[in-house]
Amino acid sequence: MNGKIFIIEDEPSIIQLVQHNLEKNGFIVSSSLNGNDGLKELKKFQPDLLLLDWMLPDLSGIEICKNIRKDNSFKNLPVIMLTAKGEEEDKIKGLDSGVDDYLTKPFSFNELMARIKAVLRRSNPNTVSDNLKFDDLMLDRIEKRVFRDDQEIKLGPTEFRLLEFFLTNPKRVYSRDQILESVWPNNVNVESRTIDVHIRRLRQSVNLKNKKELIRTVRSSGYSLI
Amino acid sequence: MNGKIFIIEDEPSIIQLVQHNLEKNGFIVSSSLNGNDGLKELKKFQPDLLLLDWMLPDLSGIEICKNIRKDNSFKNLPVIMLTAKGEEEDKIKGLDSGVDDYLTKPFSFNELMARIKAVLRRSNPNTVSDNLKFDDLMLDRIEKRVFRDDQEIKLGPTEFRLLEFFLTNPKRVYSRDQILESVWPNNVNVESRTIDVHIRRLRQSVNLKNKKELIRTVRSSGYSLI
DNA sequence: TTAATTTGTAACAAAATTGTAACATTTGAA
DNA sequence: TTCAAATGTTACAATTTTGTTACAAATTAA
Repeated sequence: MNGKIFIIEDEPSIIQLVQHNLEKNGFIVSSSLNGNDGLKELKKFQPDLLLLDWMLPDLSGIEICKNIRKDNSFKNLPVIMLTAKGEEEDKIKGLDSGVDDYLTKPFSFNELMARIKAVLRRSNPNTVSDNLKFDDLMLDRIEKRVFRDDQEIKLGPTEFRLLEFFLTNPKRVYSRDQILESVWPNNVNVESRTIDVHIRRLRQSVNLKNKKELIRTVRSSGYSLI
Repeated sequence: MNGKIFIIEDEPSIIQLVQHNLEKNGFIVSSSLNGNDGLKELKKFQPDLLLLDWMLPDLSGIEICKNIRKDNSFKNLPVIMLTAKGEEEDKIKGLDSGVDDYLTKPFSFNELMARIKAVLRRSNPNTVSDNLKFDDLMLDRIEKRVFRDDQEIKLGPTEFRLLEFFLTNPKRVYSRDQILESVWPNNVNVESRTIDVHIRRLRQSVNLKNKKELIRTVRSSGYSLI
């Protein structure tokens, strides 16, 4: 069993217990003690599954869940909700907000483990498109779409391939020759300056207002994401 | 998915939730809040499947189940029993009374749906037509019909196969080659441009007025639903 | 059989993409 | 600071890709 699991839960003892046991089972685990932190951390951590407490000090689990579903890159993130006993009638709301499964506290770790496995198995490999992500950028290779923070960015074919190429190794600086070899079809001959123009086009599309520059020019070396 | 489902369950919130979601998935649903009413309604409704609560105000789920099995017309009616947590050890008794599957509350709707499909498929493979849905579009593979928001759309054979193919993985972008391989009979040789023409024909049929475009062109890559 | 429908292709129209040149601006070394 | 090299920017024509239509051949229904 492998995969990354994120926990949002305000009870430290539960976090400790669950995290420890999950890690013993080969998962990579991270966690937050409240909703707002959780939502931020989530993006950095890019988990394969989320364990979400129902009652949190700031946001409710429901609110978090709805929030998550709005985010394109987490549209398919499986969520298991942890509810305390007696909150059961609220379940209706929970199901509509897109929770995949429930677990009522107190629960045994085996029980949790079984649910996690089931949910991960269920999260259909077909629907999980392999996305490339970097910062607030997301490129969906299956659907051929690019988003920056949920806002779709329309790219031409070459711009798309160019961005896709950079995203396979973000931060790495590529020379114009390397870019040509990888992004252009073999045995085409284009001026290396052509890349500059395409970089400009990509920049124009990707650099939405209020967003920081994503493509760095490294003088005399090439370009990279940053 | 179609079929008639009857629910006997004394908790109105659960009925509401389940009924609403099942109907959204194309089932016809009726319900009763107690065992005696349920048994009567059942005969009128003639369901294809019964969701049965374990603990009811008058009769227990077990008793109802045994009762049903005596009736010749319901001898093979599939039953899924809903049990509350903690009644688990009683399951053994349940199995003897002819229940087809169990679900422990609380359960997610996805879980319920999966069980329903499984049980229906097992008991009556013919009545379970597996429909493909996307947005307001519905394609019935059994009856070979297509609807958009209840309005039937007449398609030619190739258009039908084409749409069917797209619906197995909506949003995913397929190249013309992939489309050719999957939609056309093997070893036929048709120009790849032929697809464009069929796409146009499909678009013309599927894009009713006041409806948004359903087929996306991804330049230099192919087509997808959107 | 005849009539209707479906299908593939060619031909042209429309739209989007691409490469390059030409000029502007920035950068960093001397 | 000065200047040459590197990069940014723009406009545009050529090319590629897709949309659309018409039509004849093939298939199916009546």
